[in-house]
Amino acid sequence: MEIPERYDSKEAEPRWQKHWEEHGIFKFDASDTRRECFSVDTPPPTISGKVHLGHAYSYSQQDFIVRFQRMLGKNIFYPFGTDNNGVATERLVEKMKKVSARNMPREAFIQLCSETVEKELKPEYVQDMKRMGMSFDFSLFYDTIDTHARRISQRSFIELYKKGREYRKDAPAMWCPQCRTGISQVECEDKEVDSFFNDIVFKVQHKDGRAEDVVIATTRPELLPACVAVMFNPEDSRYQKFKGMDVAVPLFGQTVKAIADKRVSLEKGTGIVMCCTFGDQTDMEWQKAYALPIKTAIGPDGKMTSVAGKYEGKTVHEARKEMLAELKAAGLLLAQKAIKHAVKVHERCGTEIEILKTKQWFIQYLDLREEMLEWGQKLNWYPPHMRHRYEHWVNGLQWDWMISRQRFFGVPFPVWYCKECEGVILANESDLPVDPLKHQAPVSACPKCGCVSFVPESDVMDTWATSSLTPLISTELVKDPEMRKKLFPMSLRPQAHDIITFWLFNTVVKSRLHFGVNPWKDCVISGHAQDPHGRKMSKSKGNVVEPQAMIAKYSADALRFWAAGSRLGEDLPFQEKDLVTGEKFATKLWNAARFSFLHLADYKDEKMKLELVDRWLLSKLSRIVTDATAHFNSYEYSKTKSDTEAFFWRVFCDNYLEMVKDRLYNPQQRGIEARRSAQYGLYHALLTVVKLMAPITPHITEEVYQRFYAAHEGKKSVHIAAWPTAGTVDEDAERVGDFLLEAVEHMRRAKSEKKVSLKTPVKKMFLKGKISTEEFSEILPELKSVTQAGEVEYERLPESAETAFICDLEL
RNA sequence: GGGCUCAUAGUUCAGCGGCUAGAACGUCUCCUUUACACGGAGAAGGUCACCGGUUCGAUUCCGGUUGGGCCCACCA
Repeated sequence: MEIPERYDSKEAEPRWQKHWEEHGIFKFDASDTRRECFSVDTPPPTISGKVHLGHAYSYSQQDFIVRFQRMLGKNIFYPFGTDNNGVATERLVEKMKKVSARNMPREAFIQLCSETVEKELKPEYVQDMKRMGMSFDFSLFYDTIDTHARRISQRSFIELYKKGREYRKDAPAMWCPQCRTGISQVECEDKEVDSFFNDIVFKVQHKDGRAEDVVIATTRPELLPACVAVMFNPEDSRYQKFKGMDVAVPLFGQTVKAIADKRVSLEKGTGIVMCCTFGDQTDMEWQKAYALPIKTAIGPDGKMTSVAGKYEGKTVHEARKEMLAELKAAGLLLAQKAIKHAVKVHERCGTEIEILKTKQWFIQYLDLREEMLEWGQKLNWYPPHMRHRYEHWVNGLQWDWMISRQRFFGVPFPVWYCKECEGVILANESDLPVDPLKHQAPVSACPKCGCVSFVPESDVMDTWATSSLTPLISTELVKDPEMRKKLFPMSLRPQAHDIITFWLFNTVVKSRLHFGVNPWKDCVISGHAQDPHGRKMSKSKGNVVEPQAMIAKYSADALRFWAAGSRLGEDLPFQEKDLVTGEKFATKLWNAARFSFLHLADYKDEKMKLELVDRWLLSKLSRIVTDATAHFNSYEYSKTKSDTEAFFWRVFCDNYLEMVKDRLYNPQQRGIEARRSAQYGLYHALLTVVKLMAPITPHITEEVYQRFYAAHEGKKSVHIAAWPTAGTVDEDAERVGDFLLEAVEHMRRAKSEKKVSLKTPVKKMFLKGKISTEEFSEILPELKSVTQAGEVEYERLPESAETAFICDLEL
């Protein structure tokens, strides 16, 4: 058998990827309703250019699991989706094409986004995924903005509306005055700014008509016209006397109540604070808790409204400056203290966000907190502690789920409003997907008031409103309803820990609201790839590593081998040197295979009585198979990898191969049966190692499998070969074989200390141990050939002896 | 501020109520040996973060402290 000396991963990996694709190795069989299915709710990545190392890390980990399940013989449903819905794509396209969504026709911008995604971003991204060796069935493909996903997303909206779970109302929401849209938390970032604490005098009005000054510190004096209350901590002895009193706001003169609330810090500022609608999150909570009026001083364009009186039309900064001047002139500005503090800005444009009352759509779920906790408990979490993050999030929920955005490239709400009564008119389900801006409402007159003109909803849904439907979007790619029942609820949700509160939580909520069941049985939470110092990789820090470059320099197998090196859920710092280990593993496997195949050319798979050393090896291997299978079943791929690697390197290569050489090379002395027994051990041990490692390093294992085993085993790929089953554990063989190993190691140490070659013959060897003389005779030929010993003497020690191994050597 | 998590060799990680605490990479010494020098054999390298507790015995279990990381909240 001609086998090249070197394994060239750069040539081999793309070749096998092509082979898998051409032979449909990863294809889901939609017609096979008898086989057990394993359905995976794949995370659809946002395509913002290339695959990131963080993706390579966590996607590799889910691929280990899927490949293992495939080898168990299951019908694997492993679709691939992308999430190009929403502001992330808009931002990228604006940057790439140097356009601004606000300055071009809506339709043209949407078109540009679609085309850029389809023609420029997606092909490269998919190629990256394939190059990593991902075993997706790429024929099961979706995008959260495609027609299929839009239809399902709109259908979900309509169903939840009909269930009474959705409402539209004026509510405070974060708003970017620059981009003029409501935005979500994920779209904000903190920015350190220089500012001032301004000590401003308010007047407390006592019952007897007396007025008392109270000093309130604020960084945002322009919100004085929006002040609706002043707050202090109930524990604060300085202000308790003011409780329930009226307070006059300077410059604008409105009278507000003084309210005690424990959310006020005793230390910050002067300990008494103004509540404005709305300066921050706490203001929203207070407004709601005390049913305070809402006074909107800042408009959607970032300018002061008529509430600000003569300041109307001025910008926030102009108004701030002018009000401070006026306060100072009136002697109401006591002091200004320079501070640095963090403000929330829109990550896209750096504009400070405002909280404005706008009309938004919400999914009502705050009433379901107890149920949410139960749903979380019914999921199988791997690792289990990840459930705490879900629970922590649920316990901290303050608001219903806001799903509308004033953006463009998203799924439209399938809704029109009656011009007269503002009644909601829903699209017909059979017409989905619709765009109300382009399509007519499905009724000719409002069913409530008979009005015949309608206003289309121009908002789009937030991306999470759609991506929380991936179990539906993916399983509905399958047409057969019987098969769909086998796929949903899905077997597995793999994802990283940072989006438990977003994607995982939202998906559970939607599935429960629609179907009353959890969307999956198990969820596997992976960690993050970090930079070499254990910090998060991010473009702004400039510490991002591109997996494509690493694959080109090393191999996909090397990258995957690295990704298999940490415990499930743990973050792993990336150091380039760690990729060398995976490369070395592939080389070692290649060379071990070359040796094995050289001696297996005449191999026949027949049952026979095995020699002790072979039984020793296969018994050790049986233990590895048992453990590896158990670990993989609980998604602990890293343990499978480390156990298998240790067995392969330490036991199989370093020792077993040395022990069988004499029998393989010299059948004339050792006998043909002895050689055949060694062949049996070689064949099965190597094949088992190849299979155990196949999910982790799919390319080198495929190469080895195809070079020899495919012809014997009759499978088109190792990845659809049967996962190994454990053989018998032979404790006697292990005991005797371990004694042999101890003797060999003793000899090696002695030769190394004497700084001589391992080939140097041993003149005499005196051994004492607890194995029987018959047992010793079974390992004597191996002992002699491996150690190059001439004369060997053995003495059996009594069971009561303190040591079980004594060895003297004469070199 | 809250939640979770981690702390073991120079580095990245395993591990375990009791052996001499392991692996890989790195360092040093030796060995061309018929699968592999992209290799092999061997060595050096650890107060298992710190302080208490439980225990015959703790690196391991419990409590606390310190430090790192991620997420969430706050930021008048």
